[in-house]
Amino acid sequence: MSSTSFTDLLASSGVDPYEQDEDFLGGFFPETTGSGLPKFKTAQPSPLPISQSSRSFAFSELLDSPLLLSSSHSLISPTTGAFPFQGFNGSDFPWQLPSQTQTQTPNAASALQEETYGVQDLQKKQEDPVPREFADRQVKVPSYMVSRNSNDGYGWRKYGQKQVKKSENPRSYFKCTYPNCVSKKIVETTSDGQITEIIYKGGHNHPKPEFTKRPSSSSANARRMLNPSSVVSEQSESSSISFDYGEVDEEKEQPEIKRLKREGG
DNA sequence: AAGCTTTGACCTATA
DNA sequence: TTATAGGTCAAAGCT
Repeated sequence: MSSTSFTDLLASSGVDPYEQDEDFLGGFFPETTGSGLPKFKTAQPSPLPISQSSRSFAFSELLDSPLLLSSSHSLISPTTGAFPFQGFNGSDFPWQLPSQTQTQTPNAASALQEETYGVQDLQKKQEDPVPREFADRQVKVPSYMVSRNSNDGYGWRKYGQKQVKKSENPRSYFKCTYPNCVSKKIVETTSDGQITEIIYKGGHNHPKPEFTKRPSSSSANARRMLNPSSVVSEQSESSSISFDYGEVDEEKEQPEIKRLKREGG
């Protein structure tokens, strides 16, 4: 997407962001490798000329889109020339940097560690003397993209909620309901239900369920899906969803990134 | 009855 | 070593 905005891509692709929410931005994580564990460590979204809101977003969501995948080749840092996104299996992504070594993770916990995505609020970026290399990781998205994340196609079970000091908004903690899947996500919402941040941790070790359109078995969740307003109302502002860059150069890391890395391992 | 959310308590890492 | 913050657990209740 070197010359086309994300919204343009959406429009040109015929993708209706509201009707294809499960398919377009779906908490994407790589297919499993031979060991059953995906290889997906870092990601560096390129800046999207979309929103002026100081938010970021989950690159994983973009990756779930074939549209974005096809255009992700341009997601190389204009400053470093590097694309810190490692292929799932060291080969799935042709743009993988050869210098980035892959290590097969023997267990799900390790997978979680290696696949910790994180969130950086762009406001922090603006407050801190963040080098461009890191600022490049901020991607702004329209509000509808964020809305989609409440329904990313995977089954999530909420296992906790916490009011954290760093944010005035509560965080909700979700686990993937798929057996043996270690994927988690943390959703930060405003008091009126607007998602302001989504953090994905760990990758799904399974394909996206086909029944996720309307999982009747999970009544509560299904109701939320059917009534998105209960989770995410029409948002006048973009919200942030972004990554935890598991392997960002130390000198470029911000405290939050470090914290998330610690969480990952 | 199964699976979900809620929510206070508990655990752990960090300063 | 201790206080604090963030993340997770698990019982209870709901759909």
